Amino acid sequence: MTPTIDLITLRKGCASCSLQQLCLPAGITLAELQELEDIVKRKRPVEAGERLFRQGDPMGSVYVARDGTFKTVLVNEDGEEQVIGFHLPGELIGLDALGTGTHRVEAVALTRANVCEVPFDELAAVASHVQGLQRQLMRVIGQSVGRDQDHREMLVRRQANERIALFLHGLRERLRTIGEPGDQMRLSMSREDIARFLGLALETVSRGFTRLQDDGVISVRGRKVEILDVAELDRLAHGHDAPGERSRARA
Amino acid sequence: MTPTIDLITLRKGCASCSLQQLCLPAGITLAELQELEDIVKRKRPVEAGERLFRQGDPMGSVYVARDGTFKTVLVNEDGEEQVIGFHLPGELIGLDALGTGTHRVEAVALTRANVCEVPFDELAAVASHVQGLQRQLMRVIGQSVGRDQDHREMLVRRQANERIALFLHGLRERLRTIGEPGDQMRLSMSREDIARFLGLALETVSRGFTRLQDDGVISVRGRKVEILDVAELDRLAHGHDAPGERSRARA
DNA sequence: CGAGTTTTTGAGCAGATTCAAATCAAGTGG
DNA sequence: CCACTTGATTTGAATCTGCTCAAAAACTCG
Repeated sequence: MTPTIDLITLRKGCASCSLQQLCLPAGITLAELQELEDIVKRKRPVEAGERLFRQGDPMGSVYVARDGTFKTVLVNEDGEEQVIGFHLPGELIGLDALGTGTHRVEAVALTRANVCEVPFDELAAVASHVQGLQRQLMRVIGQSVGRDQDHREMLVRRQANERIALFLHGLRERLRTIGEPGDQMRLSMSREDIARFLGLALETVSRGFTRLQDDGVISVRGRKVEILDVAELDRLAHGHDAPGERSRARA
Repeated sequence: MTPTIDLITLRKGCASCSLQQLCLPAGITLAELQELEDIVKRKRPVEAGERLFRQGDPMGSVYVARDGTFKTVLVNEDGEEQVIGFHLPGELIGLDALGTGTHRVEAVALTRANVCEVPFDELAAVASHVQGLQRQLMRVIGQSVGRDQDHREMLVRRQANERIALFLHGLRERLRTIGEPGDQMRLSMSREDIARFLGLALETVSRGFTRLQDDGVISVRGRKVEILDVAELDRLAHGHDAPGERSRARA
């Protein structure tokens, strides 16, 4: 539509961000973009292990990673941590405080990452008179709710193998959405994180990966995972058990 | 603050609704309330089993039950239904379509119920120029996200008994929030619904109830449940197993 | 009251957890 | 460059929780 945006704003703003199509600015006009642009802060890179916010912090901003991934975790009274979600570049972080005004979870960087920070008050203010942004904000919130539901769907699956397949499948989808090759990836989260995300024991996750590899669906070496048979992964993810058919054993 | 509202608007509008404090209108002025009032529709009672919307329906409205309860379910490709949530009076229904513009779930009445319907476009329009409503809308959405997370927290608990205790505990809280006596209730959902909500087998739920009764925590008779020992229920819900200490068997 | 549904109870089995140990990957310092 | 440390991942064996199938008991409502 406006092919010269990149030339107009050379500085590394929203307009030049590769995530533009996914992120807040999607679907708003150039003039509106400028307004958003003015309230977005960019901070120095966050190191792995650093937190964007902690449980109980008052809601200040929402964040979007330009690169790098995060996990959000909920530490319960016993000190165990439950992993609520993983956040790839372009996926909003920090919406968890919307309800109470206080963060229910904390956001931890899994890798070094660059993030954009958007003070929520200002965002809401701009959104209230920029139609497109308001709608887009709703949409992004909705997507986040959608991911929550996907997560739940994972947890409700009885079989550990199903959950694991679903996890990998979902990750692949999301990687592809942000333009990464979804079939070869280096996981940024540990087996333990995955386990705590899926509600399984760490060892069960490990066994599940091994099983998938034995069945020829994926190839694993530590955190490097390659998806060899997407169709099969998809099937497994939806609860169709894998009987011998893949190991060429007739019965 | 404005003690005469009820007298001013005698008709059964938002102002006279007992749910006012929980519902959309919370925290907006009388004048603003009027604007909201104008777009709220009230329909004839919905019978048990009827649906407010189905999966795939375009997002039209959000709903709030004035009385009666609903469940939202997600029917997957295999025809199994997963229960996503239960909705008590005052709790918003229909937000699931925010992300895609299409309902991901369907909302089924568990009992006869009276609902208020609010066309979403109009709501958004009003919200965009009524500060208080905009904020309240965000808050309500946030609460809904919060409940989602609570649900997840339930599913991630390994022990069936924990999940069941957490379910009862949460229900009690919510009943009390809407001014019901939370300690004696008549469940509006079947054991099967609960099972599909908790990701357990129906029989496991039944056994769990029985177990809680044997331990003196609750009393169950079909769908009538009485909570006898809140503190203990609370403990159980948070993963503290109940060793013999309650059955007076010393060891 | 009786038919149908819902809930409870029982027995056996399969899958996931736990505990424990082995292996592997990556650094560190000599 | 190698021996050694540390942390992560995989593998093994035993146990136990929750599922399945099946049947009995209780509740609901014409």
